[in-house]
Amino acid sequence: MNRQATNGGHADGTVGKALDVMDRVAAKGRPARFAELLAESDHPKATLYRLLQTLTSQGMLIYDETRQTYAPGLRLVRLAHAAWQQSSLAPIARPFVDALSKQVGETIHLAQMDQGQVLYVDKRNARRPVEMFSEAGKIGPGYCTGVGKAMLAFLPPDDREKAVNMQSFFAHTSRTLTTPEALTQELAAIRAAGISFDREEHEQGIICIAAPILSSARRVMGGLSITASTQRNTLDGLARLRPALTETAHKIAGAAENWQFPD
Amino acid sequence: MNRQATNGGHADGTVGKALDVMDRVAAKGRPARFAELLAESDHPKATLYRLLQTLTSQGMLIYDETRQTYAPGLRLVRLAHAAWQQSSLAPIARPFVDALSKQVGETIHLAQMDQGQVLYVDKRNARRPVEMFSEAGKIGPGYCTGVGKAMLAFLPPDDREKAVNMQSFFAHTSRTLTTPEALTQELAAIRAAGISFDREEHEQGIICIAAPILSSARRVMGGLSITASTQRNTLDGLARLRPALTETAHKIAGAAENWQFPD
DNA sequence: TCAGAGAGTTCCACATATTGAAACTCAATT
DNA sequence: AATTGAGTTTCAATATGTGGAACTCTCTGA
Repeated sequence: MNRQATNGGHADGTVGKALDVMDRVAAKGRPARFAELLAESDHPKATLYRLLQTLTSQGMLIYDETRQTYAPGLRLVRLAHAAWQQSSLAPIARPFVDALSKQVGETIHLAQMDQGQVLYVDKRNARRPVEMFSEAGKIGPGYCTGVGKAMLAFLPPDDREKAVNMQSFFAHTSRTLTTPEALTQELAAIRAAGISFDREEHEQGIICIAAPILSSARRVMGGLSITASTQRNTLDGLARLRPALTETAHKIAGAAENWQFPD
Repeated sequence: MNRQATNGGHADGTVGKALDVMDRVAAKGRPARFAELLAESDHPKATLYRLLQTLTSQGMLIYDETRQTYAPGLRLVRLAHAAWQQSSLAPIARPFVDALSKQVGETIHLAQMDQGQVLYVDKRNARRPVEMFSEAGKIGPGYCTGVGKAMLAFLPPDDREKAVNMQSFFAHTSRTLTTPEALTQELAAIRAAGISFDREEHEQGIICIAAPILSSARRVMGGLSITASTQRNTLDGLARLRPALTETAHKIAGAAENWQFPD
């Protein structure tokens, strides 16, 4: 057997299998029955059964006896709190994101790359107060969002190619880029421009301008975007926010690089 | 070997051990070195090493090569999003919590029990906008918080006793209850009153009134609290909010029981 | 009322993944 | 050059996990 180095694919060891199952349950988006999971899984009945039992006994899953369904457990929420605090840009970026939010008055997203997808780690909404986990922790596609493209564009060539091929292209709107070639070309343009736009590629009527957050060594640390609806703003209007956006991105990068956990 | 039935203690199987390690890393609250973890762990060097490798390759941990430290990984944030949405009361309770927040204008906490501790799943802050994960996902002690005591009080006797003995009593303030006996007595009083108070037991100057969220079968689903500082309010003042608090708790319970995931 | 189907659970001989003492590498000290 | 300590690798022993098959329920329909 081989042992995956950087993950991306799946399953090394029992732990890997168990976590695969976790992912599957989480991905369902609602409590799942044993049979459902069995159908999608390539594990034999008994194996899957035992994995579910183990995960449940560990609090990683919650089993609803009356409905006979499995759902992700609260232990995850606990663990994620630590992850968000320690490993995401959000805590460090907060003051800068706050400031940007106040300044531009539009919706702000702070995101990081996770397995070729966009993982939103923080958000400021123009109107309603922050929407907790329902936004932080949410994932989005890499190929048709502003932050996604901004981050992909500045990945090292190999990683970028790998990530591009990991995308599962779907035409959310008529403007969505739906081929690796189109995306690759767009990414080159973004690299040249230093900034990316979402021209209603993900959702009709939603546009955004996004910038990568790059370390001094030009490593992609995350992405930052300003989103608006076509009713309230235009691409040109967003383009005018570019200085504020990139400046904030730089500040975040600087803060993140200098950050050391207090001894 | 035995196989733990309901968790609470630890480690069944390899998966259990791996998750133990996860917990340890998360608990450190900052990136941890191998040696640190080794010192605290009762696994031999090589074993711990492999577990860390597996977890890292799975994205459950992030390894910082230059500093040689492990931290919880972003994969957790993703999984937790699903957990929070599906298994916590927060999404269902949101409208009610919003309404209560608007009505009373003080800080609101929505919490659930997790391994004898209080896990905050949502929060509304009177002044500043919500503080994201830094609050949702945070854990607190069960024996000296309003929500903690409210939930403990209404647990079935056996579970309650177990939970009481799971508390690691520490005198945060001069008013903290520091013995199982004192707590048990307080819980009886709370059960009689139907409501609990935190009389600066956890933090000097912070008081709160809390109610359990009970299913129609009287199972504890969670807890809801209104918090204030002694500068802004008094216990009597909070006591006047009791109707609003309990009514909201009832509404949440009702909504949660009727909730079905759409087919 | 009873056969049949489907979901969930248990069993156990077998195979593999996990174990951990010990040996090793690679700095940083002394 | 010798020493120490952190981190990494090896490998035989074996504890753990595997999965086909058999079993138990609980429905469903004749």
